[in-house]
Amino acid sequence: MSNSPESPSRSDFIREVVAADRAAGKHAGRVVTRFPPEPNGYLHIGHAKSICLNFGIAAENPGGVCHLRMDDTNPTTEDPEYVQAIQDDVRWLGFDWQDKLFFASDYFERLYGFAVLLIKKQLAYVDSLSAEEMRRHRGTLTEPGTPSPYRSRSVEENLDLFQRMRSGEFPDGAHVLRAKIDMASPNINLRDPVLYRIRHVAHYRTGASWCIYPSYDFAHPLSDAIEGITHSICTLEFEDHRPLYDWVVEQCETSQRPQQIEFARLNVSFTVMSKRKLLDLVERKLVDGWDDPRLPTLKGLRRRGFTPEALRAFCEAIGVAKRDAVVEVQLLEHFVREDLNKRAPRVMAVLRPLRVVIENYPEGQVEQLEAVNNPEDPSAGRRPVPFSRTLYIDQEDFRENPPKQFFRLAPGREVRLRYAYIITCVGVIKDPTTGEITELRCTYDPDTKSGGPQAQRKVKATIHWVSAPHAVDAEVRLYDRLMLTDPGKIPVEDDWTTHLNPHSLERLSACKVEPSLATVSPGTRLQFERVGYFCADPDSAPGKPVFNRTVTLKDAWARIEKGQPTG
RNA sequence: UGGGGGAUCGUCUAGCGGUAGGACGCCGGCCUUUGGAGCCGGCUACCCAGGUUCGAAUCCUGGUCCCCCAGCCA
Repeated sequence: MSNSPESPSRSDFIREVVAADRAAGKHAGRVVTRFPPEPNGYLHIGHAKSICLNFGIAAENPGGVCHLRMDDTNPTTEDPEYVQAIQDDVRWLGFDWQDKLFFASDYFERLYGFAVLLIKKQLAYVDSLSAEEMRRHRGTLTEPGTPSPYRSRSVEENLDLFQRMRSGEFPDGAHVLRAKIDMASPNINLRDPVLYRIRHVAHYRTGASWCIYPSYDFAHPLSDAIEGITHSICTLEFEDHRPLYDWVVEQCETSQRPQQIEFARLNVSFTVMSKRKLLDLVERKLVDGWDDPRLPTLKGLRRRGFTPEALRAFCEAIGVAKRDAVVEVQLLEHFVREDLNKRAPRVMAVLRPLRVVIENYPEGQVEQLEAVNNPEDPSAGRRPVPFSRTLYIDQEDFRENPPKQFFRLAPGREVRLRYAYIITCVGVIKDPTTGEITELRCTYDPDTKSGGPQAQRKVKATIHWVSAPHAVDAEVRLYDRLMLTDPGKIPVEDDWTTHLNPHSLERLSACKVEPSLATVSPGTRLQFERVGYFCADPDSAPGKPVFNRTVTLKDAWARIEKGQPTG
């Protein structure tokens, strides 16, 4: 039995587990998920998959809820700026955690209590080995580890030492608290993992009240348990942490027993997805910030004009499975085009203007022609567009010596101006010194006006244009996303940024757009006829309109992959 | 090499013993007063080898390849 294309929501293995648990009455039939980012960077398209999954599963199950939890257990990398940005992005994507916003750092006291419990149960001990010594004791993939000489400290000594770790008696690295599990375990995560480390660093939320911080392996399962999470969905690399996750929850005797389920993280071809590398780009000022439209961050995608709807449709389409996968970046852009095609009003914009004079059109005359806002959506209405004797067309739409497949304007040829008349090119004016074409002389046929008697006359092409005296100057940025020249993995080298295609931004500032765009509200998505999808920059200063290109030109992909210019 | 996972069109994904389906992509055609829009058609897949079975992507056995793990990151 195959999924019909109309099937409302797909069924993946995680949803099957959740459904089975509900049917079996596990967790009293509740479904509680969580999205647990560490606030050490901005969210990107990869996080969108996890957000859609966790919030999606909660929404699909009656009474289901999804928590937003900041996994802020490492004070050295975290920042309130990121906490805010994460919330903005999740909301922008269209999800609501209601009052379920949590912070792992709020659990520090309880976590400490659990640690004391483990010590009392002789399941945790204070180790005083150096990091280097501890690494040596851990063994290797094939050799078992050897117990630390401090492994057999008494409960009293451990309790005393741990308390003094907390009170700040010891410098960073002097001691750690470790779980006492099995130094010979074939699973290295079980060779007495570190539960607490000393870090004399102020935490952005708890300030100086703590100088010991719980590790992920300790804090995460317990945070899940504290919040009553039923299904703790995470990525594949945590698969062999699961025995440890279960051990912590079991040994701490929590009333809730969450279940960890792993899925494959999202990779997008040619796209930089690691937070570390994105941070690198931002810090080295290779981009203008986390919201640079060339970045795959949610902020960057938003600024390019990607819609939350398109991103959600994409996440739905890629599915959830356990195999390593690299989704083609074209699939992402497909969903953006599909969405924007339905909703983006069409407007005329000339990126590289070429002046055209209609010789037989009366000097000083102006006509208001009627343009359709969106042929895909009649309810979008119509608008007037002024036509006059002097126009701009795009340089691309004229060739002095047209090649075989070129059907647009050329000397002696005719072409339709969208919503206006059929014109014929009768002359080409060049700069005498450079030989550059500076102006075209044309004539128009008054009977061929849109809706006029000869309106049905066939011409080979329709081009876009703007009236020169009415045109608005605009800045148009043709972005391509910051692409790697390698489809998936970046080779390990000194500087990974040498694998970036540097030709990802072109600003065109002589652009002329139709007068209706003199004022557009920030964030407005538009389709420039014959050119592509654009977004009025949400963050640009008022004044000259600034538009960011939303999706990359289809023909550009091949060049991007080769690291060639795409403009 | 120890442990944990994974292998289905070029890409992602469905399949749960009974005709391998969908989407992206690509190719071809049509249409159009924008198209990168729309319509029509086509393309290509079960990692390998055995076995069980009337019948195997699915079950069994043995291989192969890929990913993850030796942070006081998450």
